[in-house]
Amino acid sequence: MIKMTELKKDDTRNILSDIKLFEGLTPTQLDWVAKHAHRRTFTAGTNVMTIEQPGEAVFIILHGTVKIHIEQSGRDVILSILGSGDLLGEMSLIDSVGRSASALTLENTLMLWMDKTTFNYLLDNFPPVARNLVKILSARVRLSDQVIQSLASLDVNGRVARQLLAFAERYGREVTNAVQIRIILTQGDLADLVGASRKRVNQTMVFLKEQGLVSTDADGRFIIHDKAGLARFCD
Amino acid sequence: MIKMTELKKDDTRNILSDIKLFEGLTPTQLDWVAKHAHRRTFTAGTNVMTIEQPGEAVFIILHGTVKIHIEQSGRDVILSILGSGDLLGEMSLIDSVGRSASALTLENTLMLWMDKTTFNYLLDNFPPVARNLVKILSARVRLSDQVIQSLASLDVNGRVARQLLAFAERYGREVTNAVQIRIILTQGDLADLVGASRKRVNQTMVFLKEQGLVSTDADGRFIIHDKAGLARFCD
DNA sequence: TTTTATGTGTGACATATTTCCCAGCCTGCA
DNA sequence: TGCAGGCTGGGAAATATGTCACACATAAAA
Repeated sequence: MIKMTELKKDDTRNILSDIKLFEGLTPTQLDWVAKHAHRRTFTAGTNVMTIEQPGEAVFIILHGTVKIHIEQSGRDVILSILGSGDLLGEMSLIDSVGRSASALTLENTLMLWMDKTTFNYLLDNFPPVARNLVKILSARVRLSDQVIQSLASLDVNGRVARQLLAFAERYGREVTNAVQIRIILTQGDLADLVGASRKRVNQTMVFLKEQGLVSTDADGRFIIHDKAGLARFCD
Repeated sequence: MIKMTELKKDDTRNILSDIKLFEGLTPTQLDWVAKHAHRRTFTAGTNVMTIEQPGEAVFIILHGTVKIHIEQSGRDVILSILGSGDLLGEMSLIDSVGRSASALTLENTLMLWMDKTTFNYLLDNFPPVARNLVKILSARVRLSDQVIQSLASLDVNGRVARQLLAFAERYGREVTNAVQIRIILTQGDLADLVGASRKRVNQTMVFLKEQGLVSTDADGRFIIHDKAGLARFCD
C-alpha cells in the first residue's frame, strides 16, 4: 500500500515499477514513462471522466478509490470499485468508442495519467506493456463474469454476501480474527452494486449482523467475521 | 460469413486474414500461423472445454456457435454465446487460472485451435496479435458491462428485450422489414441468459409477440419487427 | 448551538417473480 | 404407429423484492 504522504514529486520512477501495467520494463523504459506520465490529485466526489466524453487519457490509481458507475433514468448501477494500482479509462483509448460509464472518486485520490498518444506509443513500442494490459483486461473479464453469475443466479442475500467477500479479497485488511474492508460504503452504494433496493440491502445487513457474520466499525467500515458463513449464501 | 462447405483443407491462410486476432500480420506471419494452427469440427452438444480443467488451447470459431456457461447447484447461467470469429479459451492461457466456465457447441462447429506454446509465441513475437487481443478483450469488457447493467437495473421484460437486441446486433440477418436472429434458442436458454425463470421468459415472449414486436419463424428463430419498440423496455 | 444533510432501521402495501403443476404440440425414433 | 422427450403456454399459491413513508441517529455546516 502506497501512502499519500510518502509520495514526493520526484519518485514517480520508483512507483512505476510497482504498477502491473509497467511490469517487466527496463529502467530506461521506466524513465521514459516517468517523463511522460503526469500526476494529479482529485478531491473526493470528483467526476474523473464524464459519460460520453471521447476518451483522452488513461489513469492509474496510485492512492484512493474510484467508483465506476452508470446512471440511467434515476437508477444508478455501480459496475466496480477500483483502488490503488487499477487502470481506468483505457478502454476508450483502445477502441475509440466513447466512455460507457462515469468514474467518481470516493475519497481524495492520487492518479497517474497519460494522454492518448503516450499510451498508444507505449502499447506499440514497449512489448511488456501490451502483454500486461492483456493480463489486466483478462482479469477484469473474469471479475465481470463472476458479477454476472451472481446477479443472474443469487438472491439479494447471496449477492450482498458475495460482494462483501469480493471486497474482502481486494480491499481487506486482516484484524483480530476478522477482515476489515478499507473502503467506506453506504448501504445505498451496496444496493447499487448488487442491483437491489437500499431497503432490501439494509434487511440483509441487519440479518448478517444478527448472525454474527459481519459488523460495522465506528467509521462505517464493514468487518467480516466469518467468510465461510457468508460463502454459504453464494450457493 | 464463412460457409462450412467453402472450407477446403488448404485455405487456412485465406481464412486467417479474416480473423480479428490476426489482423495486420504479414503474409509470412500468416503462413507461420497457418502451419501451427489446427482445425477441428465439434458436433453439436460437445463440451469444448470443461470447467476447472487447466487451459491448454485457444480456439477460434470459424463456423458455428458456442454457449459459454456456468452450472452451479442445478442453476445454469449463460455468460455469452459466441459465434464465428470469436475467440475462446484464451483467458486460462493468459493468466494460468483454471477455466471458470464451460463451453458447449450449440450446432456443429468448426474451430481453429492452437496450443498454449504457440499462442504465447504469437503473443510475444507478433506485435499486432497482442494489440488485437487487447481490442478483443476490451470489447468483451464492454459487453459484460452492458449485461451487468441490464441485470442490475431492468426487469425481466427489459432484460429479454435487451438480449434480443444484442443478438440482432451480433447474429441478425436483415429480412423484409425485420431482423432474423440466426441462432436457435429455446425460451429456457433465454431464461438462463437473462437470469430469470423459463416461465417468466415465456410470459415475456407471449407479451412481446402480442405487441407485434417479435415473432418466431418455423425453425424457432426469433424475428424482430420493431427494434425501437423493444428498446423502450430498456429504460 | 441550531440547522441541515446523510445514513440507518422499519412498517405497510403493491408488484414482480419463482415454483410446482399440468396440458398440448411437436419431432425423432423404436 | 406409438411412445418419449423437449418445448411452449398457462393456472395458482408462495416468496421475494420494490416503493413509499417515517422515525431516529449522527455528523457536518452555519
